[in-house]
Amino acid sequence: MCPNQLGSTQDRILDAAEELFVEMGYSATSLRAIAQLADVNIAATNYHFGSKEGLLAAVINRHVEPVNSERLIRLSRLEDSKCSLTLRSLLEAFFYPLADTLPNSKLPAVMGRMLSEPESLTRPIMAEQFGEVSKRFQTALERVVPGLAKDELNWRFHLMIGSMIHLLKFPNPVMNEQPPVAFKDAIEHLITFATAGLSQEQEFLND
Amino acid sequence: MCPNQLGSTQDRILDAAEELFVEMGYSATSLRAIAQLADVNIAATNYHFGSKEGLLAAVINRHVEPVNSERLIRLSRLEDSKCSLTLRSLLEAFFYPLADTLPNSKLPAVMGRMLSEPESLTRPIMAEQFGEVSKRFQTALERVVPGLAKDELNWRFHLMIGSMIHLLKFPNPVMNEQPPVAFKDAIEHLITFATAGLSQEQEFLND
DNA sequence: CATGGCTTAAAACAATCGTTTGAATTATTT
DNA sequence: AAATAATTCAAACGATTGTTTTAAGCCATG
Repeated sequence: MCPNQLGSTQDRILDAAEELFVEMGYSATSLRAIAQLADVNIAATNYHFGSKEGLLAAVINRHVEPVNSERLIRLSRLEDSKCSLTLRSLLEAFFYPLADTLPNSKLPAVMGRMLSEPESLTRPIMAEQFGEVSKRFQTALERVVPGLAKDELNWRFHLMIGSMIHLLKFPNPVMNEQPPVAFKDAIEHLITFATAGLSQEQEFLND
Repeated sequence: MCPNQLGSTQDRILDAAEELFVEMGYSATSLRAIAQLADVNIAATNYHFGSKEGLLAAVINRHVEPVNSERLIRLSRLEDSKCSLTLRSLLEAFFYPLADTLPNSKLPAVMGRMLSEPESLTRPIMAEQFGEVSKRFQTALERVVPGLAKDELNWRFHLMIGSMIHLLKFPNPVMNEQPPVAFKDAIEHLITFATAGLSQEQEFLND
């Protein structure tokens, strides 16, 4: 509604950009709309971020970097611990950092939208951010679900990521529910759901 | 590569549109690029579909309508059958219609991209198409998973839809895998994964 | 052949796009 | 205070956007 006047110019641009990106998508959002919402000059975006794509990368990285750092920290902590690694603790290390932000954080919506943009747009940015994380967690997963063929594990991990992305975009299972659920609750359900899906015995597949 | 010259003007436009929508997204695709790929005049799109949004709706409905019709047919068949309804058979009625198309169908990619577009764009189109399907399947689900609280069921259904959308966009669990997996195989894994997640006892949630 | 309705054609519409320029302003350093 | 760097500004750049217009082509039925 009223323009955001707090914070530095760069932060105001980032805040406005992520708000409009979430609502309309990257391509449908104009730099002029961002500049107007942020109450900055139209040239400020290119000055501070080089291009619209540079702004997109900044919007993504501002949220992804701390989350993925925290993921790696928690994974290392788990691996160094004397307790044996469990599937649930591994999934917690992967998912809790998504919820460990301010309660009204825009992180879920931003990441959900960014992970829904066409690959051609976000591929280079995401590849750099998620390379180490997905590699280390996938090998840890193999250790914790030993009875599973490797490509079967790949399938289930793939499906779990789908649930995660969907939850980022829609934290409420019932649309437009009021009040909106806390994102931590959503993550709890995701972990429960994924634990069941991932740990299922391979031969025992029919109901 | 070379422009599509087969079929009517409308079909050529639809084919070109869905190809570009999948690759670049709706907003980043121009009507001129569509017209060029379809080898039709720039004015043909507005003549046949009224507007770019009308074209979007046509692209969506061409795939969604037959899938959702088939879903309802299969559900009715299940409900009329003497055999007792099982979770797996219900999920099969829901998911198999996605895979029951030509093996090289663009349906998964198109639906995956459309379900990833910003809601503000597709909401009115999708709401009309999915209203009856989601209602009838959700009530059927309640009968088949009787031990589950209703909002717990909503959560798990929600997470399953996320896995489905992700699979539509990326049928291969490992990116760029060659040859690409048959979409039927992907659906099998989805059903297995979702059956485990949905049928899990409510109290027994820790690993 | 002529008529009328559907379809295609080229061209232009106003609007908006991302980006750049160069001067004005502010902040920082010497 | 003077000089240098960093930032903001209004204005414009050329290109592209979805859409409309108007005329030409097509192809059936009279």
